[in-house]
Amino acid sequence: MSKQLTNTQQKILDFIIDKKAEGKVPTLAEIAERFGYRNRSTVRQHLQAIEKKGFIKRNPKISRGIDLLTEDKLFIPRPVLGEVAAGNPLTIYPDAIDTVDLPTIARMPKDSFLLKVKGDSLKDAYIFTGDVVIVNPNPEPRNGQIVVAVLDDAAVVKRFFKKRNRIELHSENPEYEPIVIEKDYSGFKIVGVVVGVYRNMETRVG
Amino acid sequence: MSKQLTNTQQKILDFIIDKKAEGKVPTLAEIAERFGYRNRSTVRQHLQAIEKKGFIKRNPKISRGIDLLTEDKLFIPRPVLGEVAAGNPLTIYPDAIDTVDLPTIARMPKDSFLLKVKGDSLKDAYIFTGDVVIVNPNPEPRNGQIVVAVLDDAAVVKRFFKKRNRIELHSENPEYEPIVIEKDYSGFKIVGVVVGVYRNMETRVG
DNA sequence: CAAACCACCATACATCTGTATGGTAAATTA
DNA sequence: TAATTTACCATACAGATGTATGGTGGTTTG
Repeated sequence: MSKQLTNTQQKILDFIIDKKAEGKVPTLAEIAERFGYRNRSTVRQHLQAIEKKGFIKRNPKISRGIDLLTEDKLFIPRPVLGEVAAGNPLTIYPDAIDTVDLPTIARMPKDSFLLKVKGDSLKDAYIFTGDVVIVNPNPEPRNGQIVVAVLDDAAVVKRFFKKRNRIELHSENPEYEPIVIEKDYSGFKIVGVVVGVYRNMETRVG
Repeated sequence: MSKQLTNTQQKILDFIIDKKAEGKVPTLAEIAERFGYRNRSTVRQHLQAIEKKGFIKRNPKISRGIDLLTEDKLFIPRPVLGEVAAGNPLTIYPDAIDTVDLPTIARMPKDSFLLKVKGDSLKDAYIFTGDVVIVNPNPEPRNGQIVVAVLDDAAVVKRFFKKRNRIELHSENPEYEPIVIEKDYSGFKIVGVVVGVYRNMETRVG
């Protein structure tokens, strides 16, 4: 059985996981710099310990050759910037304290952010309470994309269509009439494009 | 405006994207080896062209310092191994031809695979047609996890509970009675644990 | 046709990267 | 108390890595 990591080892592993989440793998030197070590050997010895305990797998002789093995770390906490509940104002957490466990698989697209869905008002788009929408800030959404927008201080999550002189926001549910925004209406602002919806099944224990 | 990539440049970029999706970044040498070049300079010149056209950003002097910029490539195709439609047999595609566009953000956890959901028979778990479930093969699911299992050749996606002498599969919908499997029943096999559900909002154009 | 681009090659080189080895000091454990 | 583990240091080195420079041959394009 793999033993427990020491405090220092855990911090180093967390750093590697964070880097991996950015699509990067740190070198020994980069890890050493991060923790103020003057020497790569120190890092190397820590990595050897971490590997011995079964949390990573290193490719010898290959630079940045660190693979994560740890099943326990399948999830990394990601900051959630706020909440959307269609109709209500868009809540942005002042300090982004709340986090959601995204799979380690989930490397956020650059500059995109997460919003937690509250309430079932988006259920006609098959989005439910507790779901996390991945939002890519984009000043120019393409037609047909689902966007998060603010309309007169109320948050909406709708499908975006740009017509000649106006913008239309369609609901997934055809029974609802589209919202029509005339061009240059100042109370309207696109927050971003909903890239996807992720629902974590492991932590939602029934 | 960034120009079009040439055929060769596109292939190299695709290779980098694939590697990034594995949580790795290739070196010039690795790219050269992949394409049969005898020289890293060839790769370097291609990368310079790709960077000039605005698809990547390179960190000079830093090994494996390639960042993807391309918004068009926010998604990478991932093989889908099969389909789940609760009640029906688990369909595994013989050649895994079908693919789903996962966000570039999505680095699959090791050994996990994707199953496409077909039919609305899982809607009591808020999973719908077109959704992709991320399955982590795991011989020992923990209580309360949602699992994909095969029971008498039919696929089920249920919440898993292990009792003393039996296994219970609960539906999200409390109206449905749990399925009870006595220990050592041979017609039952766990396929894996559902780690999460991802729904791509961009490609599903209404 | 000349100029530009494309797709490759070879050689040379400074720096980065991981490794090897040996040492110090403190805390923990047997 | 002795042995082990943890956490750091320094120096040295081979090979990996990105870069610089210059060359060949083919294809587009003005």
